[in-house]
Amino acid sequence: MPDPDLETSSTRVVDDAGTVAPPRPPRQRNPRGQGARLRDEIIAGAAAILERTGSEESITLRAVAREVGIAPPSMSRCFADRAEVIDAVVAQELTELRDAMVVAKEAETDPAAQLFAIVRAYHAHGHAHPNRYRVIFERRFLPLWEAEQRTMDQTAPLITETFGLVVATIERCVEAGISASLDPFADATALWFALHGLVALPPTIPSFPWPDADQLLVTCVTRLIRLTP
Amino acid sequence: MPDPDLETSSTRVVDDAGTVAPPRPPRQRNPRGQGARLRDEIIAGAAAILERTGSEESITLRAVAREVGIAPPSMSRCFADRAEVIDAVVAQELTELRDAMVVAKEAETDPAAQLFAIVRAYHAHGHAHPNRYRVIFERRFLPLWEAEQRTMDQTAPLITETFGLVVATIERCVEAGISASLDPFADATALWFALHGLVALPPTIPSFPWPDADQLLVTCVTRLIRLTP
DNA sequence: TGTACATCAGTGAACGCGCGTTCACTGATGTAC
DNA sequence: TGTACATCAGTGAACGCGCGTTCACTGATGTAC
Repeated sequence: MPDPDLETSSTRVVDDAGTVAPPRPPRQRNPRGQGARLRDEIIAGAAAILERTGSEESITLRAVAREVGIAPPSMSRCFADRAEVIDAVVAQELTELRDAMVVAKEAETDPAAQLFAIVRAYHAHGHAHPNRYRVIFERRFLPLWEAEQRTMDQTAPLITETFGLVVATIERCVEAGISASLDPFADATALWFALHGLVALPPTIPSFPWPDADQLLVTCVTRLIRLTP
Repeated sequence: MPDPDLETSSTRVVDDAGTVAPPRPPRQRNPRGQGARLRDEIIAGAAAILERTGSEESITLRAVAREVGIAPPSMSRCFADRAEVIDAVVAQELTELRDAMVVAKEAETDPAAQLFAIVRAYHAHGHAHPNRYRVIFERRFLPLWEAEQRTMDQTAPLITETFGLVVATIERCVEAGISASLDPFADATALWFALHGLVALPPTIPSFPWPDADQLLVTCVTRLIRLTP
């Protein structure tokens, strides 16, 4: 019986839709001293699998190795296990989300416009990449093992920093007299909750008659942050 | 080499924490004509696994069979595949959530009290069973295959019915003059989004300094439904 | 009342698969002398 | 300038495991005659 591992990056590969993908050109190895580049290739490959299949569980070490075009054991050079790969994807996605929000804020000067820009950037990012969004904010762990604690240590600062961006903008709105918020931190939390629902629920229940997303977004920001009209 | 399937319900089983569980008494079969009871046992077993492990992917046919105390092939008597088992768990959880909300509403008469009771029941249910909540509202499917369409056909009516409960209560608040909502459906949606975030985000990011949940809940309801103080 | 048979609620062993992981290896590129 | 050696970026084959699924079966319970 032939070993199934005989499949290499240059053989024909059947993708998830059942169609036959063209044989990928055999990947050329990184130059000497640049072995760390493989790490980025692996993260990109894992993110691509996630975007395509929509399920975190399909990010297996072997699947990512196939995606990148390397042999399975080569994964262990950069990542100790599957969880580390997913951690890296989460960190990257979270960084992209934060950057999008920072860029959106800096494009405006008026505090209210900045707040709407940040919120719209969050929604747009999650709406455009629902599967990537989910890997950030829907990872499931009830028993907090070490591995999950490590994930938190890595992502918590990024989340806190990004959230701080929102709180600071709300505080500017209060100072400018256009928000009646008495507790910007709590109100930012409430807004985050509503935004999370706006991003996460519609893709999960596509048959529901969802109202217009941007109108809901404006409603939530205006009411939860108590913006004066 | 001995076949690993030799493990039966009466052998010692190592659980997810690595400790040795006591041998379960061999399950006695259902009486003649009551073979359909197995279906409920399977759903309960799958829900138990979900609650314990926190991950939907650990609901495998073999794992559920072990949990229930039957042989793996016996699963196919009641369910065609893994997805059907999870569908059944979702339907059951959703039914329980709806029932909790209905009971909470009927315990009150004042429309505002009813609204808060419904919302608190939703939050309490999700907070008490975060893993069960997730299997309802965080199932992931981007490519809508037939299997997922079947799931939607089954759950959509339940969701619509439960959501209608909220909308109707908001309409009663408007009629009673205590809500200034101009669009109860859209406002109920916004409230659902905020509630979903309140239930789903804190367990995912436990290290974040979340404000008090009930206070946030009151804030969201009051502002999003435009309750007059 | 006895007995043959049908039905029902499942078993037990085996299969092929993809997975994570091991182990020894390979072949190109730089470096010491 | 030539050559031996070390390092680096990975391979290739094999393993044991849990999974879903198959196939023929078993043994208790009802039913027909």
